[in-house]
Amino acid sequence: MVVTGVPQDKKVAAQSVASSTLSLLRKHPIFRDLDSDALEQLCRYAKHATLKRGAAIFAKGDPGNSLYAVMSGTVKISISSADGRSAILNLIGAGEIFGEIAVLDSHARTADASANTNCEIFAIDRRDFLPFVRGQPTLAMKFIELLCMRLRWTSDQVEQVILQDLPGRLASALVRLTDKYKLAPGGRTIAVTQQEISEMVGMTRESINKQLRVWAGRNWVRLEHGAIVVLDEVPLLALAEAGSEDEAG
Amino acid sequence: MVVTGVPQDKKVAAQSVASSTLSLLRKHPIFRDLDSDALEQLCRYAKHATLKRGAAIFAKGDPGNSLYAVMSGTVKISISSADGRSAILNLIGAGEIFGEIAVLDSHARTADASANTNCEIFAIDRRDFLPFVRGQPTLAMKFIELLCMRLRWTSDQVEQVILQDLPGRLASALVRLTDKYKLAPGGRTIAVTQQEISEMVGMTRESINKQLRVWAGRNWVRLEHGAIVVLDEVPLLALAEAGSEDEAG
DNA sequence: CGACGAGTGTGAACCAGGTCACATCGGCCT
DNA sequence: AGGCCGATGTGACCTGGTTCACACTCGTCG
Repeated sequence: MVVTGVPQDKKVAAQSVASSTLSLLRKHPIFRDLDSDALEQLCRYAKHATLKRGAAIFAKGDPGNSLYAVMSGTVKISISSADGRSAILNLIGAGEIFGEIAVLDSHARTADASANTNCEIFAIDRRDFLPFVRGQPTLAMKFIELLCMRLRWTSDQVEQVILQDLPGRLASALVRLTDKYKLAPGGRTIAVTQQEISEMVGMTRESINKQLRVWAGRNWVRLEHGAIVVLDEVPLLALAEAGSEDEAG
Repeated sequence: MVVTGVPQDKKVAAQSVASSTLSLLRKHPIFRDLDSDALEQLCRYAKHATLKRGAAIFAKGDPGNSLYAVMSGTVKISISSADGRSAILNLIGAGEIFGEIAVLDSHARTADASANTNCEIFAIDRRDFLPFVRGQPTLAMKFIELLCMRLRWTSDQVEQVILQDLPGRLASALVRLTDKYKLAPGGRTIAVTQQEISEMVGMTRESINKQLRVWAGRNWVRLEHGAIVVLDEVPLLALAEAGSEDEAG
């Protein structure tokens, strides 16, 4: 539906944008092995955009015309049903790319994407990108690896959702998020609201809150406003591993 | 764990095996565009095996050393939890390939695979296969498409499981299966037990049975032993589309 | 043929998690 | 300093789906 898309009107110094794009690409695992010429060409394709929290980037069913990379902020990949319930499939942070599936196979988008916080992204058009990939076989192999990673993440989700109960799923989600937001060890703070977590694990905010409070009582986590601090990863890992486990303690 | 693997001891006329492998590969969307030389080389890599129903092919966590293709029968891709519950992620039929993820990214298998019926498969070792792919850029692009397809299938599953209730999920599963087992129109017979379906949608056999009976009463489906015949796809499609829907009828 | 095992059909009791309906808290904006 | 609004905390009730415990019906194999 509404593709807020990438506004073209930014007259910001093209030079600085291009160079920051370049340095982002250089750091990205997918692109960093490309030679400088190729990278610079890619940068010329990149269109830059700044989005306000909540802005739609694309919607499920849209034709997938662009590949995106996040420069700052986070982007939410989600789906929603007719009756308003929605589920978050993934959060994409700075330095990561998203929207690759529809670009690579030229079919419709499989989910919605929107700005989860204010953020800067850039977009590369499929018409520029696909020929570029075809000319760079090692890049194609990198994309194969990326897709495999995504597939692992997604089938992991299926596994969680089908086989685990609330504590197990919540623990898995927390572990996954601490891995992702990997910070200094000892005080891992995950900047996510309980509402968001509930949508990631597919359960209600209320249930999540109750479980989190239990764990807070055991000093496994500390709850802050808009964030969760994992104090003791060990029991959470145990819960996440077990197919579904008791809460005896 | 137990990798029944590909027994080497078959002394069956290598010639006929090789030629049937070749003709299978030629029909497969992934391989059919390769030139004859490449295909023949691939066939030389292929190791042939015959498996009895229930035989394990690989297990979650194993190193993924082979890519497989099914020549006849069906292979079940599933996961199971510590407490015995298990979920079927996919059924792979004749002409399809499986086990590509671990081969392509050289990590552990993400799920178990076993023979769902007696079947014939062949295996290609990663050490033969990966260099081969790297030398065939168009093949790499084909694999990108395959992985995208898998990703679509899998995230579809996540969506179903999180957003839909029993009728919705069951309807989706039936629709997906009729698409897959695509037969002559009008009397689509899906050769799956209710137990299997229940494991695909992540609910109990009992619940599935009750729902199916309701639909049988409305002549949407007919139940047979070890099979379900879809008589009227329309209402099922409607249920599958809706995020989750009432059963008023 | 007869019996055994896999698949199917069904009801009663139970329970994890959802729903609803609030109270509270913190941060920010004016 | 006051007023929102988004986020958190919590209880009472409801319910879809599980669990358990069966009877039944096919096929098929000795």
